[in-house]
Amino acid sequence: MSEPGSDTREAAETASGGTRRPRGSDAQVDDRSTAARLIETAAALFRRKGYAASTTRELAELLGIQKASLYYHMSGKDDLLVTICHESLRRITDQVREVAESGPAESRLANVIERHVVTALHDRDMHAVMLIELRALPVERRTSVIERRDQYQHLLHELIESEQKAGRIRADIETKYLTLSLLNLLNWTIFWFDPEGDMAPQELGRTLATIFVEGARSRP
Amino acid sequence: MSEPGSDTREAAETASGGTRRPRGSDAQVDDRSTAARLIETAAALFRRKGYAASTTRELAELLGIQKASLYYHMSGKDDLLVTICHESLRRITDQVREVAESGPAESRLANVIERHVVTALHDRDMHAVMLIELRALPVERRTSVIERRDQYQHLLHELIESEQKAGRIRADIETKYLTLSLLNLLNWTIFWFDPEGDMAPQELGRTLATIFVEGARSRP
DNA sequence: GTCTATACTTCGATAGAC
DNA sequence: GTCTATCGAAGTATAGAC
Repeated sequence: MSEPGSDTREAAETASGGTRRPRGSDAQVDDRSTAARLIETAAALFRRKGYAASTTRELAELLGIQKASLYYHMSGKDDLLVTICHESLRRITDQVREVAESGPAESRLANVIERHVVTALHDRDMHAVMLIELRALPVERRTSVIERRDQYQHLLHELIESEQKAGRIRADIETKYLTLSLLNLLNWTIFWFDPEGDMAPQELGRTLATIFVEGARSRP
Repeated sequence: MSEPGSDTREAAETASGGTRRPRGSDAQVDDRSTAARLIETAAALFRRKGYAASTTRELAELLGIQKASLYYHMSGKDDLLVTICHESLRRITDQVREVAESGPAESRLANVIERHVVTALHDRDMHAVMLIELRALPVERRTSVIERRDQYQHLLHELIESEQKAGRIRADIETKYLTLSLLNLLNWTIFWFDPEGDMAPQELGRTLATIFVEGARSRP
């Protein structure tokens, strides 16, 4: 399995001109260029404080530059948010589509759920901001993000529908509500998942897949 | 079943002194006193725009008063948020505990899920704000809310654990993760539920209970 | 219980030098 | 690509009259 999003990170590094600031002994510091760190830093800040409560001042400080310098890399604060949303949706769509179209049909749904969880948690900050901060966007800029989000959800809807037709998923609940239930099960995870905790993303993905497909009831 | 929260609304009305402003033909307007409308109006605003992006100006406008007049009813903006969080948790805890302690043990979990959904959607704005805007609270004021939230979640944890011991819920997944999965299934609902839609809260509650307990798999 | 007026702070963004 | 300096707008909250 290719690591989700690693391509983009490298692309940003290359595109930025690769300005590196050697720092001697301080090995902990992220020495990638400002352009390369901007989106990730903004996503982490937005997730922690919320978009509206995050200030360009704090973002600049986290990046180690003056706030005026931010505007060389972005056109405005909401530009960052749009970029985060689109990038997050691009990544998860790519990743999930990959497994949705391969392997034995019987295991596709479980594989999709697992891949979704792994990808969403790999891009945790970006993904959370995309899910929660959409309302902070001016309406004009919101629609393009909503379109891509609906497009992704449509992918899940289609998969569940085909599973219903194949008789593997119950047909007594509308596809729409099965899809929404699955999204419930997946999306709230970003609020509590702890990377330092005792369950790895992949294992959590399998657990959620089990609960969605088989339920919580004990069986002989 | 008693209607969740209706008691509080009446209490607020009474406590405010019951100032009523007759308005002639305009029957659509909420003519309860400012004090009675404040929390609900604030919750609706906070949910739509987010706490940080909501201004006292807009809140005052929605209430039909000047922004300075708000401070007769509250000590500050974050005072409103604390009140909303506590009230929302008080209501759902009361409602859910009621069904968690009555009726046949076999149907308690499903009843709890249904009651949770009905209550959370009845108090939709307050409940959503409580779930999402906690991070907007100054840390000192956050802890008391977190305590009550954890207390509520503990109630669900205990119920699931007892169901596991009774052999009705699978024991091969830790109680902790079964509880978190259930909270996933419940909490994200506030992001998409449409009161004008084709599924009533109670029916949705039963559907989510079915998916959690039985899963999505079709069975003979 | 609501008003007008305003104090004080912080925000996003720009101008222009280096 | 980053800096210093600053602008204008918008925020929360308070003072004091009615």
